[in-house]
Amino acid sequence: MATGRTHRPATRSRGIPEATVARLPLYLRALTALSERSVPTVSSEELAAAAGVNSAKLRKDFSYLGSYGTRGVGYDVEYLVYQISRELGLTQDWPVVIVGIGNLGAALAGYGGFASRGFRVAALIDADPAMTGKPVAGIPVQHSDELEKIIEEDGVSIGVIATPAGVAQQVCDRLVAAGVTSILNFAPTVLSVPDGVDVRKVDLSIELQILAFHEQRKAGEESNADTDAADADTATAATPPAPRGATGGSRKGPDGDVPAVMPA
Amino acid sequence: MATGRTHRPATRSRGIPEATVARLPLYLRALTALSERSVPTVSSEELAAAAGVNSAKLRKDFSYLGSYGTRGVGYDVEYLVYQISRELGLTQDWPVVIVGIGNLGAALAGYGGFASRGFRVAALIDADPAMTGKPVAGIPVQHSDELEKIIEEDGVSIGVIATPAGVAQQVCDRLVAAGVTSILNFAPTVLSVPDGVDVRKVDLSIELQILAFHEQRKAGEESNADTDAADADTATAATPPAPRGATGGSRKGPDGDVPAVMPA
DNA sequence: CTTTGTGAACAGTTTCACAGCC
DNA sequence: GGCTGTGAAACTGTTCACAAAG
Repeated sequence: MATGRTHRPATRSRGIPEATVARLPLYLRALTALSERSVPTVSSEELAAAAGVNSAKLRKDFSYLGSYGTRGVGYDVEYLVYQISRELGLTQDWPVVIVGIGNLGAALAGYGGFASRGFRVAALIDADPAMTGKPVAGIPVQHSDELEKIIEEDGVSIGVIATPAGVAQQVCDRLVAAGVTSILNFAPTVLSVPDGVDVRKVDLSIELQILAFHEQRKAGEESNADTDAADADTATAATPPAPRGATGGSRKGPDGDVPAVMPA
Repeated sequence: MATGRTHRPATRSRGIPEATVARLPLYLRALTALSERSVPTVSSEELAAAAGVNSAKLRKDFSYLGSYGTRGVGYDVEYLVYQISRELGLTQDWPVVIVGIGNLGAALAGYGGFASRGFRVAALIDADPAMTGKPVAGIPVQHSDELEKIIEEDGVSIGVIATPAGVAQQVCDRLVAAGVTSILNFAPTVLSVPDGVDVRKVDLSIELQILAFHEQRKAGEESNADTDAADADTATAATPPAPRGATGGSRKGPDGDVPAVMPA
């Protein structure tokens, strides 16, 4: 296999790096704020500061879209807003369905940022018959029996899953079968989807766990300025001192106290 | 301050790559499920499938933690659960405050995954006096005047911001001043914080915009393998600054006036 | 002068493929 | 035989630094 990959001409025609795509919405937000204040132009430095990135990165990102700046001057705010909106596909309105109208689903339905930028809540769907017809954020909840019909009639291609984890996969399957090709998943589960369907996930507890990791590290550091106790307990690769809980049978942690990571 | 945040690379001591840290919670979740089903061991292949990653990546990730597997056999589930929990700092309970008890804050307060994995809601805080004392998810809301006191007394180091964007930065400043060093931000704003404070953000509209980008691309591809359809140009080097996109109507502009043209 | 746009160096991440151990 | 652990290769993303443009 010489250069394995290369079935797809992905590199050729339209290669905007994923990392750049993920930052475009950030730039767009900063630009929109400037636009509202009628600021006509910005430099990469200013805009970068507003978006929380560094200016070299921003310029590089913009260079993938084309040459939209003016040397010695900066970027035209309105023009950039338009270009980025177009690149992100926000010049059209995307109908979105939200499935699972619990606390979270209701919060999402009422979220302003939704309607404000290219998205429209086409329907709220819940499996509980008691919810049917009840208005949430001004939109009446529909029963999940209607799911396929709604998606087809409205041409919905983006679905938001805010159900309990246990039913997320089946909801996902139904959405995909009905024609949805992009899913935003709030349920704490790994969804499996066919090729060609995009899934992004938002998981509160994962985010908190990542923060806890860094938090713990800070706590450990502060007591030990910078000596940093190299081998406190983490065996660097190649060293086999992994305590390895009592050889064969025991699957307990090495230090007495056994974890018991709670079952829900 | 603008340039304040000096990117914090891996804290130069115990080098677990950030990308690996971000996946540990995923592995932990899959392992916890196996543990509940009393599965004693898993191979990297099985666990990877359950976590939605490939097995080489998983093995590489685990290799940063130490040598916790057994060749020819796999990984001991309980032992790994313990090791990862410890690595993430979940063997202790982290008190968390949620600021901004609107729709979203209430949803977060009631989110089960919170309490279930190493985190404890220490307080719900809102600036609206009408909310004070009202129980949300069984916890009485406290007024934001109490913020500093609560953080100090409970030793809270993680804060969740679920306020409107307009007040997020000041809430953030108060949290940090009171001792919080990790923040999970749900407000659609870039927060600036001093060095040593971690911020993670969750932004619904950014996620949707990223999906829209890919969705648009799919739509363009299906009719035209060549892409580039109505698209102006993606000229690489020198592109004549004659943008003038502005096809009809298009979308809303913050204020009517839309696709500006570059100034001469 | 000021500021963009970008090659080239660097850094981080993923994948490959196989040696080493069970 | 089966499976982990890991160097090395391939890839993706970031930063540097400067020539080119206004």
